[in-house]
Amino acid sequence: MSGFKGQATYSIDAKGRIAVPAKMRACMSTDARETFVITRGFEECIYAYPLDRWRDIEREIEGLNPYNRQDRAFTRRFLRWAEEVVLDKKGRIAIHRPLIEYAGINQNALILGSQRHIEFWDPQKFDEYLAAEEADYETLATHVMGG
Amino acid sequence: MSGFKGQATYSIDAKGRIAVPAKMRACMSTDARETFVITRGFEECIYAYPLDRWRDIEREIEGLNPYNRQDRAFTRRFLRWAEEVVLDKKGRIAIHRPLIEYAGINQNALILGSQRHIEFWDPQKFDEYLAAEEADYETLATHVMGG
DNA sequence: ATCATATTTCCCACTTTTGCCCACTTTTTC
DNA sequence: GAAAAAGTGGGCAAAAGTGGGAAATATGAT
Repeated sequence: MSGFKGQATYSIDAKGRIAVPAKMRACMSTDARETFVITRGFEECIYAYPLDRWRDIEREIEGLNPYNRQDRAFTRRFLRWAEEVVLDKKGRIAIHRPLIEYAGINQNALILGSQRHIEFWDPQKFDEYLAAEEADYETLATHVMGG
Repeated sequence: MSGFKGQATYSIDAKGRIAVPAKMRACMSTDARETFVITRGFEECIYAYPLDRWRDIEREIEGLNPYNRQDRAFTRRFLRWAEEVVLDKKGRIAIHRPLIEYAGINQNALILGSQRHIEFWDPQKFDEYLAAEEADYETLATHVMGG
């Protein structure tokens, strides 16, 4: 089974439901195909992990020391936004308001396959992100290569 | 069965009752789903352990050295405030005044799933806690999770 | 001991949210 | 071009969350 890839632009309905593209669902192991864990991603988007992948991440969290202050802080920040969601019969997940608002999504979402997880973006925000990255790249290139 | 995660903001009523979010109740083993042990947590919040998790904690405490001053202090602090509470028919627990006052909660509580236990916070206090943590999330993530 | 006050416990009622199901349109596949 | 699958939207029942009343139990003062 290969990683997630490709993109799609789907609509989010009034109940916060959005379909997981069939081609991405096909990438998941059959026994973990029902459930995702969604959470805040880096750069103002939503990450969705298939349940088996999430278990790997959880195992890393379990390795932390609950009596260590920094470990506690990370655990709290990390788990706070995570939420299990089950696909409905049409292959959709329901995303709660706080996450949708975090990602700034309304009406439509850009869905990206990104190897081990799927990302949901506001299309405009993603464009801006790309533009910003591009600018950074040029600055970097000038600095490093320009002399 | 996976660990606790996610968050919710629920109200505490005049009787000190607060609901345990259904999604968190669903994470518990069916036979331990009735009873929690609540106690003071780190950073001025309330910890709630499902009964089976609490037994693990007890085993850890039994492993401490009663001739070590710090171990004694920890044991006293931990056990002093610990209390068994049973869920009512609507999935709520009643928290006693001293604990509620320790956490500074009134009206609303922020409920966090944190792997092996659930935490109850005063929402404002939690914000202040996050703000007070020196490192930002990305730094923390890199540091704790090893890049 | 008795009464008054305060908790606690066990109900029930109400509102909001969620979960489940069905119907329709569009796209893909053969 | 027909059939199947994918994507979209909405209705309805069940569950979750909130609040409060009355009986039972405890607490404390007279």
